[in-house]
Amino acid sequence: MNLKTLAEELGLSQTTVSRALNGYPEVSEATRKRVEEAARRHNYRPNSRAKGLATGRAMVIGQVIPTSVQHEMVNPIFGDFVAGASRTFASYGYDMMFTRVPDADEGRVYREYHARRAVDAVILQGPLVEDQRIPLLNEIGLPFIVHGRSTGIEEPYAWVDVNNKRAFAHATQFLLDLGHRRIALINGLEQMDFAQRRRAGYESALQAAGITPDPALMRSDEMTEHFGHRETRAMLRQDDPPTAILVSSMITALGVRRAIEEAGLTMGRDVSVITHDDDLSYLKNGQDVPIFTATRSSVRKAGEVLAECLVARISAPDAPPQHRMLEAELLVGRSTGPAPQRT
Amino acid sequence: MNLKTLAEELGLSQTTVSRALNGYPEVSEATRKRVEEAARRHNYRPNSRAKGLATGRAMVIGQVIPTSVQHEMVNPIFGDFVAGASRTFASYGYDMMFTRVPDADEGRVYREYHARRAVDAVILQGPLVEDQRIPLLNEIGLPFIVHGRSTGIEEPYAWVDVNNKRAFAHATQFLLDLGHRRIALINGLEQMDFAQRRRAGYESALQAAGITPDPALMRSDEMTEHFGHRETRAMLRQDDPPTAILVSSMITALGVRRAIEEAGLTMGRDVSVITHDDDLSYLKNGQDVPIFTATRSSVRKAGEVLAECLVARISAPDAPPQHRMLEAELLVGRSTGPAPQRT
DNA sequence: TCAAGTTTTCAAAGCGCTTTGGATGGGGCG
DNA sequence: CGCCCCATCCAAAGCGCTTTGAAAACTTGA
Repeated sequence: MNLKTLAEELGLSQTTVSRALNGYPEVSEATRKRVEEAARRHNYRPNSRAKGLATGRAMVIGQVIPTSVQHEMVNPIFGDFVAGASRTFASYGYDMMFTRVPDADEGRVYREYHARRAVDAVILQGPLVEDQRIPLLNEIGLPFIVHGRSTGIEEPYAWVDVNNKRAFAHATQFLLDLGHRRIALINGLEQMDFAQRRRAGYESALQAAGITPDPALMRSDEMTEHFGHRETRAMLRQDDPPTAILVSSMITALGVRRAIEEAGLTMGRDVSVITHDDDLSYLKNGQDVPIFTATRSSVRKAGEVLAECLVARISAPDAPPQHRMLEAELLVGRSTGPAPQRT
Repeated sequence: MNLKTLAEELGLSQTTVSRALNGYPEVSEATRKRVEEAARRHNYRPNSRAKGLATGRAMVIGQVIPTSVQHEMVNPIFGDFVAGASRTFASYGYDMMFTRVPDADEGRVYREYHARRAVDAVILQGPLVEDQRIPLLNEIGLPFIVHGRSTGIEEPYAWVDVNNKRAFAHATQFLLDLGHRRIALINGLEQMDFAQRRRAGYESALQAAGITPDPALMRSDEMTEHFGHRETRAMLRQDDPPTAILVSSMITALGVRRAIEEAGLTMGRDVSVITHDDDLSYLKNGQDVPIFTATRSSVRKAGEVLAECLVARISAPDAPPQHRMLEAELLVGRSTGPAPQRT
């Protein structure tokens, strides 16, 4: 069923039927009702591509699947983020489209997206420090929004980000208040912008308390369970081991906990742990009482907010790029406690 | 830059340029070279929607984001699966499109996909027992392939699945060989087809060994870390606790391990654990030696295979639906050992 | 009753591509 | 030399929609 046959069946012109369906005023209420009824009866939906061709809008948002720089690791937040964004986009009639390519080809994909007019805008995930994709997208002229920010990029761009610095400063302060002085940081890869900001928050809180950050207590790598386990084990064997650990992801925190327990210690008593928690649907931080004390910020929510911003950006491309800062809440669970007394 | 201007610039007709670019034979090699060179110089790419409209093919694969029935949980395998599938699809020129809707609306989405001609085919994730989406898609006439299978659906459909039954029978047999007799199963939701098959494998191996499956040792729910922890703790407190546990997901297995260690027991010595491992990129089962003994089957690989099958299906829609069975390998790690002697 | 104004409807162009059904020109062959 | 054939290339139709500019139908007021 297409417009033409629908119009013929109704004894109307395509023009009128199209207008009736798209809510234009120059069609009487009576015929609009009649048209809508017929459209429903035949389960008519305008052909996406024909509509897109005629309107010049794809009604599609593009996204390159975020894989980590080193091991092609798919970012575990991907699913939940998309779930959040997709709902909002759907409510505006947008579909989401994905492509996965080796990192080096990402620019090519954007150029192609634009040349093919395949998407109206794109979402940029996992920004690095001085991420060159941002100037590239600005140059291409493809509307976009960044999930995160990029330190060192001066030109304007739209973004939605969690206040990572404040969250980690807050978490560090919380540990300091509990009397901890040896606080470790198990962070994501240093080139990731969020990792920089979290470290900045951590260091600034330490320094404000008169503590010089100790490089021996700071680790960064791909945020796997194994990484958390490996580094925690190593640090607990040091001469002056940490009494508290700040972790950048729940998955890594699971490894941290494992190493703590393997060492015969108790999390929350011998070693305190605070993790960042993206509130992933399949990795809930406990049911009632949270297991981990955490800086929590729902990545699904971030997806919703970001989608909202991007839709606004598409409809007003010449307005200055907007941004939204999301605050993480500090959720006190059972993984933190007063610093143990030195023996 | 579009076909028309490109053709004008070359002093050729649109026909010739189009044919040159699409590899048709009725154009001389000389002009083809000239056209290709010009296209490259102008970074010309045919407009997706115009091309789709003209050819009648969308070159897009649709997928409804799999969320669990109960808590809107996004399936953690989603990211890796898509990463695998996307690569293959991209090599054939297909894009992937996603929509997330409440479960009840999934049928509506498929009808709409088809009516709008938005996609050429869809991927069905997380099939249930007697999954009604299969007859629905067959009725609509939208080509599709199932990631998994659906017991009780007699009509033909294409699928790619892991041999879950054999994998779990194998794992159970391995535990039996180690002398275990009290073997528990911590499984996914019963309505999921894969959960049924895994249980069937588990039960058949037990029965072959003359053991009657004990309902007190079988649990099923959403596969979260919390679930693994909760049920393991409960079972270990039973009168006749299991000496081995079969788990349906790595994430759940992390919870199982936590409960074992909390109980003051050692995994692999006091309680053996075998988990199914989808080989998720962010949840590696150890680096060198696997932590968990596991039935491993890469879901990313499954995505690649499935994409290949779906592309074949699209190009030969009238051929009988094909399927591919993937075998999981049993990977022996440190989480299994001989059954402890009864005291 | 008729001109002017207002609604309502329509024909046709256009979006950018593919593809059908020629047209054109050069080469081979008798 | 004339004919046919093949290799090239092209004009135009068509994919299904939106939208412009105009026509038809209906109201209104004098």
